[in-house]
Amino acid sequence: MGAAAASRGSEASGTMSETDYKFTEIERKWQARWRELRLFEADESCPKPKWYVLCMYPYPSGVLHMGHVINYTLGDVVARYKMLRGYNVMSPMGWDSFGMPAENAAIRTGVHPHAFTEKNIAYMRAQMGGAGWGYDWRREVATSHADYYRWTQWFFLKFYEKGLAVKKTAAVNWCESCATVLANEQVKDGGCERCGTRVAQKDMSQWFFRMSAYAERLLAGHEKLRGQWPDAVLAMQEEWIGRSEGAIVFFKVAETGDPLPVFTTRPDTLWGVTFMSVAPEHPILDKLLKGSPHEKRVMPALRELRAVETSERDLAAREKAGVFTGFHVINPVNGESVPLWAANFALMSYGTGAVMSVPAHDQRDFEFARKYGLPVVPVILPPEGIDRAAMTEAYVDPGVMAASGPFSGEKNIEAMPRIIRWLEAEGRGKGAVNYRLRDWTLSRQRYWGAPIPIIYCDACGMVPVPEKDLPVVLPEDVRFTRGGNPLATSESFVKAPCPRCGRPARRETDTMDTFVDSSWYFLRYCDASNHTAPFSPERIAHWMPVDQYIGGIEHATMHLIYARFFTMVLHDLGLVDFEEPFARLFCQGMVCKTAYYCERCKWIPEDKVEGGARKGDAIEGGVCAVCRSPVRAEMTKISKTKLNIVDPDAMIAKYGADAVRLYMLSDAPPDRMQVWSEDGINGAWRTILRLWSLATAAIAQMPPPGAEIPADLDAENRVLRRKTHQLIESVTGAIEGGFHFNTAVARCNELVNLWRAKKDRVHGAVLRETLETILRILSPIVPHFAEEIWERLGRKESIFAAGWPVADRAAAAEELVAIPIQINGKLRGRVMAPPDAAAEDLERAALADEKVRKALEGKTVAKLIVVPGRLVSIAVKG
RNA sequence: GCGAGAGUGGCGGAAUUGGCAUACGCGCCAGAUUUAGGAUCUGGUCCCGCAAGGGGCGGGGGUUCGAAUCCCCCCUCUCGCACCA
Repeated sequence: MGAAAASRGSEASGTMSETDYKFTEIERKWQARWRELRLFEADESCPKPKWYVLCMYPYPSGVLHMGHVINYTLGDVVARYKMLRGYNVMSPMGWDSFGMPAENAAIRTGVHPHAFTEKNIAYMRAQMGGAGWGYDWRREVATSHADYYRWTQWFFLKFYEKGLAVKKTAAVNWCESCATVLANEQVKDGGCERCGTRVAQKDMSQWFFRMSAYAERLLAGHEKLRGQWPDAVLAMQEEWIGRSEGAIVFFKVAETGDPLPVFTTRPDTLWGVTFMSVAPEHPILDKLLKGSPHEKRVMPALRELRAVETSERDLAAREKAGVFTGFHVINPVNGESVPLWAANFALMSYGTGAVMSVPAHDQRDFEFARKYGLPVVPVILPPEGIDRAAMTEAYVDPGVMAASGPFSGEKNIEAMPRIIRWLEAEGRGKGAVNYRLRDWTLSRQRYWGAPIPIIYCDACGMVPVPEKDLPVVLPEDVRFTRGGNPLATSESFVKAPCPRCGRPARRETDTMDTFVDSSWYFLRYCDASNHTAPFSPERIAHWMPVDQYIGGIEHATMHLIYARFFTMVLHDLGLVDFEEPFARLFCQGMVCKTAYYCERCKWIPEDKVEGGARKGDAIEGGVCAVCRSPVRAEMTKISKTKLNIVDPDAMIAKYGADAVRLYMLSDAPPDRMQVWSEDGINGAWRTILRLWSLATAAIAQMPPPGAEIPADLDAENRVLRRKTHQLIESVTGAIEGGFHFNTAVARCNELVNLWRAKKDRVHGAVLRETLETILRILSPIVPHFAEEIWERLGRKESIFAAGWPVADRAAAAEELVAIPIQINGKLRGRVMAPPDAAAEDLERAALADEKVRKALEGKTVAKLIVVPGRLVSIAVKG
């Protein structure tokens, strides 16, 4: 906890009266105690089954935000819950400490990224302790430390040896503001994932990991993950991988004979091809046009098409545009010659960069054909046929093939596989599977990342740095200025002897994408201080895979795909014996809060809203304090730009870590959006206070720990016991089935309410059992609070050594249940009966009920259903 | 456009998976207590109605003795992908 926060905390508790719960003191006490007890230090020697709980590690930005709070609170609660369930829990924490903010700060302030990062790490580590999150800090990693990135570089060399790290020239995404290239996965809505700057396409020579080679396996791995990962994440990855089946068909340029293969998912429409479209960047265009009579006419139009970046193409409402090249292609299925166009809707990055255009059966092609007056030839016909002149859109449904050579008259869907076999037999094409997934661009033109361990020698070419020379350490003699990679300014770094011939050579100055660092950090945690290898196989075998991974869904197609790919490669390298690193994944919801939008001043903080009426947690109909314009309230994700941030330290100082934790988990299931409200956290705080005074007042009337519960309890005490044991049953299910801690808290509240209503008449031993059960169930959520009362109850060991309560089935069994009686679906009465009462007895009792008799007067019973132990349902007529 | 998820009081949300709709909490109302506070305690709080009673889970239809839950159609919101050949 920060110094400022701590002082505010003691101030807050200082205002409470003597009997009040002094959370600052108590929370510090238990945080220190857990350290002494080494509660979170997990060792391989422990005989209990292992449970690896992992939260996505943070970038050390300098201060925790509410996104971290929900993520790490959930992780800590799960870790403590599993501990109570008897597992040897490993819950590590570390730092994704390479990356641009540190470098940008260096450019701005002159502070070296290393110093900046270390300071942030120290501060955030302390904040985490103050929040009550327990980690095995012996396993801490920071990806910017040479003893970590040394192995990141080592893995790069392994990938390089296997031909999976390659340097190639390709059109890559360039972010001007970040002055670096970005991977496909890091482009969102045509902009940079980090800063939002519009991304440009640039041809550059870059390092890639050949992730596309793993497309099929990444997809196949989903079978193992189904049910264990959120469906939404698997769906997003499936879309991202974008598998499609079809064929490659061997078209040729009519005039020159140049091959121009196309990928299509609709080989059944080959006979309807009326033109071909290629991407404006397609290399064949320059080859064909150079020196041709069409060059003068086509090149300017082509330049115009190329000038529009892919991203803008996406956004520009997609007006189809293109230019006829003057050339033609031969359709191999029927030898027809059709015109070759360059079109803006054809993407160089997908398939072969060429599209066979079938306007009758593809909406895009249809629009393009209509715009440029190209012919439309239907070859797949519905039963009623197609009136070519009346067509207003492409016909994309199944039908019967027409004018399609040997396949005329056949149903297109059924014919598809035979068409592909025919293409192969005739040498006119072949079956093919195409993926949208591209190779992972991992070069970054920035300083603060792991240097790519490659040296360029004029004599020997590209030479990998030998393993014994790792790590390639980031130099200190760099100038942090805008424009250009600071790493290139370091002479001591760039100049290096060629490892092969010893002559002067140049080092690669690109560093690796930070997603490379995060693709194996979960492995390093298993053996964090290993100096001779990234990890030992024994440690990995002990801890991996991660049993429960917890993080934000925004990484569905970034970190979570990269880490899976990376692990598969390590598997193929023989370094690990599993392919999927994360057995279970849970994605917590975003933390949202009301934000205010002024038409003139844009987003404004709540204290700049004047007038209006408080409606729940929002101010409706207020005006802006600055410009008097009306202000709109909106529930939205907590962010700096929307000025609705909440400072976790301030909340911990004001209400205590336990209240923050309780609030985060008691309001909604954790995978849903979490609404932050000051009233809500205050409610959580009061819940703690209420239980505190109830519990501390009751301690005096309790027998010592382990006291026997008398056999001859009266009805009231039996009820309290019954509810206690029913609580255990229902809560365990709610947690196991999706971390529904909110219902666990609700059930505990119910029991507390029941206890309070009976408190003067409850036997001391029953009271102890009830309170200890509640404490053990709540202890993962409010650990400091639970420990403190547990201790005051005379318990010597930590509550986390006490184990999860076990329900006593006999005590939980109901003696009498209220059986509802429905008449035509409406509740008409109840009868009390033992839970195992026979159907006939229930029927008799129901019909004898006075309200039921009244409702049945003058009517005929058509049907009578008795579900023993549940209800009686009567259908009547008349 | 495609894909995924969601829609229940003033609000966050429960509902043993087809069986008493609105648990628990917030807020609100009334009262108690109190050298006044974001404290505590008691009671009330889905809607209409004085009542008996009736109506209610985004809308409409269906299956069923019985539907928030299953099926069909529609509407709204959120997220992801988006000219993918």
